[in-house]
Amino acid sequence: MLLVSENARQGDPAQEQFSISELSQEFDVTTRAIRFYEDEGLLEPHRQGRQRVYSSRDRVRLKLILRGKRLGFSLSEIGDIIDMYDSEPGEVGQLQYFIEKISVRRKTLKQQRNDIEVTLKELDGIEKQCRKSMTHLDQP
Amino acid sequence: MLLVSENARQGDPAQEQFSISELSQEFDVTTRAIRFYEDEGLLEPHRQGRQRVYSSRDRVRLKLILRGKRLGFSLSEIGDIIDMYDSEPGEVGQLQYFIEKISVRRKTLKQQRNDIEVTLKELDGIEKQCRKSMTHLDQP
DNA sequence: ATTTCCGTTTACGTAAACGTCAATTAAAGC
DNA sequence: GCTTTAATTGACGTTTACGTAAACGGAAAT
Repeated sequence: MLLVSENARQGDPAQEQFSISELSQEFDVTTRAIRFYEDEGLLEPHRQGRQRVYSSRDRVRLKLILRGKRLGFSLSEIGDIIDMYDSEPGEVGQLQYFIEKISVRRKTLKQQRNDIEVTLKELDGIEKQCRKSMTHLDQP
Repeated sequence: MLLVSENARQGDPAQEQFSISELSQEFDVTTRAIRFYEDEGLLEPHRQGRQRVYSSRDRVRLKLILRGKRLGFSLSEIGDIIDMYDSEPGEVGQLQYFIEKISVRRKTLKQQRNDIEVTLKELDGIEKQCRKSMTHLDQP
């Protein structure tokens, strides 16, 4: 009998397996949400009987989903994005279409990045005003 | 009679006035949305009789609302943010609270900015792969 | 005068993204 | 064997952010 840590689902690191609750805890999302992402076609884990078994590829996809959410994209947009990541397109037309999509996505992201820079600077200004007001109130 | 451009609501640039449809067109949002933001307490334009009249301050607030939306914030979050911009807090406690809020907001924004950088780089990689595949398909 | 355009109000509808609850099933521990 | 415990499925509920339609009010153009 070999000594393995915690469970026997390791070995080839590319073949790690995860339960829904493990992923739920690691990424701090509810299992309900994870199943919902599956309903929406964003994940399709294997099954051992009825139980879902997630591969490390599934885990990466979940990571991408959550990052997309933090950036304010809808699940269907996220679906499009993820499909860009790991699909193996055969035709040139597909690739052209891909590149256009990438360009659109890039524009949105740059807009967001700009919005963030502006907002961060404004926050600096507001904070300075706050601190100024506070010292005034401290020493009247 | 003076020559004024378009309408007589100009002069002191800080006292410009706007109709709901002007703002709707300028920022490409529906009037319904603008009224909704008012229902949610994010805007409170003056009235001439029953009609809404927006000041340049209202216009700025609308701008902030839309920027917040692009960054994926909910309207209530946006409300909090905007209130930070133009409220005149009196007490030190308020200011402390403010600064904490600013710090939280800053963290979120920096997380988003990081997400964006990562995503942009990944897009670069995907696009390169695409272009590579295309040339391969071009010259078999 | 009446059509035409805004604008307003009220109300109902809806899509997205889950939350919540109930009923099962399966696996694990004692 | 029995009881927790974890996971599944299904159904319904909820919140957010508006869309859409109806019905009315005033002002302007013809």
